[in-house]
Amino acid sequence: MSVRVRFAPSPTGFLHVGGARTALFNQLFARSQGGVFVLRIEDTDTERSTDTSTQAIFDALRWLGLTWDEGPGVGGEHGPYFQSERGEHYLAALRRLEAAGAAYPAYETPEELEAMREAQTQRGESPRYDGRARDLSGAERAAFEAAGRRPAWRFRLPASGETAWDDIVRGRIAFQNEVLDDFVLVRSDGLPTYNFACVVDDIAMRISHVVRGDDHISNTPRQLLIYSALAAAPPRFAHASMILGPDGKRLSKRHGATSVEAFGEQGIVPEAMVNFLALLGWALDGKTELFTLAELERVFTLERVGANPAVFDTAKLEWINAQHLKRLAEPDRIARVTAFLRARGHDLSGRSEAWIREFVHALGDRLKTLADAETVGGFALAEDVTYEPDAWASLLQRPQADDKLTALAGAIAADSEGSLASIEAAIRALAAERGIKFGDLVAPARVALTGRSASPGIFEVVHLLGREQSMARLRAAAARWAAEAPAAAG
RNA sequence: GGCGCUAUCGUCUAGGGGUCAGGACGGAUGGUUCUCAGCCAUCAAACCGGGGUUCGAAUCCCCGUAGCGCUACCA
Repeated sequence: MSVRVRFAPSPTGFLHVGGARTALFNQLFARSQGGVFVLRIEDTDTERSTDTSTQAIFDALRWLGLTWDEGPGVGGEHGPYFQSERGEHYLAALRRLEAAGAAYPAYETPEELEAMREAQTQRGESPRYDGRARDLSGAERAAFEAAGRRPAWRFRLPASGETAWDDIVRGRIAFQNEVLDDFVLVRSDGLPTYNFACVVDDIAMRISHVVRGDDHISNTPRQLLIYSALAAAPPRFAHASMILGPDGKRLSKRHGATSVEAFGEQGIVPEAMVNFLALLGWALDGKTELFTLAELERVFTLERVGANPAVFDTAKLEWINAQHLKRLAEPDRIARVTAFLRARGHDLSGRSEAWIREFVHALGDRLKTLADAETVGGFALAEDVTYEPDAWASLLQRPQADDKLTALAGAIAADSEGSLASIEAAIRALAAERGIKFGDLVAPARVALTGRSASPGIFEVVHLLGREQSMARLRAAAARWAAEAPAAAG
């Protein structure tokens, strides 16, 4: 049997990390099995579905590097891939169910249903549809129709028995049919509900495995019952666990960024996001941590997907991000950093290619995220230095800092070559000549030049800034030190 | 309330009737370097609780507890 899986988001918002992981697992499973990955948009909720969301989901999927074999934009034999365009399939399936006696029209209004549930709750019963419309006579139906009521179509649930399946990640799961009720298949406005549309489409699209979050476990028996009523063979199911926030609650906006695109804006690269997501609920051997998408597509198996919920750990994401950043080839790394900085509003147009290359090189392994390029490299991106209060305070503590800074400015002025090597030579020579420790000369210079007490190597800093800019910053800091230091000392 | 899922270091996890319960992130300490980052080394840190089965249970079974999910004419 050929493997066909699908990711079926509803376009009611941005692609959430949980959805992204579900999409990823589907693609990984499909590719590892030489199967087909289908994308289907479940937009049967016309109230909440928007084109903006649909577009955002496509964008997020593409950003992650995920590619579907069938679906919007690429077509396929089993389209259309928007549920809103598949109305006739649902109606046809409903007719079959009706003919088989497995579906019946129910005319209750939302208010009546609400009243029914309330009464049940009062009596201490669990709220569920009581089947009052199960056996309406033709006359009763006609009366409702005459009164202008449109029916919702409900599924006639088997009175007893159990519905079970062998879940790939959890083993056997069984539900007693009696805990279920006659759920709605098609709403009174003619649109199918999720459980119904999902099954009809999964059958039509020849889906062999349903890989999704465990919040769908309790939908599964209903869906299985529909498969059976439609005389269709059900797919295998694999329910991955939820992704939780650091507080153990289901991950939501309250936890900060949860849309995939927000992570991109924070400087996470898609390779890292994919890697991290894969590790949330799946492990190859408990040892290997770093994977590319291509590697994952080779080694992924559903059997190794874990059943326990996983907490989304930003620190680990950033570590993985740093690892991927380190592994990027230099031109790629440069492209990512510059693209990020431009998106953040930095104008790099006046910079030479060589300067940019050196800038990125100087950033080195200091980037956990691309956003760090802005903080670590900020000194070179703006015309003026901004002193961090703590850094400036520490500079004020240093004896004769103005003297050292002025001397350094002089040494840099005298270095006509201005290369990385000559800068190093000049600074080392000055330290030796003054009899001061190299570090004691560099520390104040670092603050004066970058405004911070941590920065890339000092020679790179000077070189990146250029002679004029370096001298200006050194002298300005010296002057300010001279003006403020005595007061600080007193 | 009902139903369901889950339970190994703070976090992601490996393992699974007899192990020093392994790795990674994060944390701490030391080394290297002009700072930071990186790199290297070292350390602390876990089998939810109670019963049972067994020579032996973290592992199998039962019960409990906790967390989460579902309980819509949302998906």
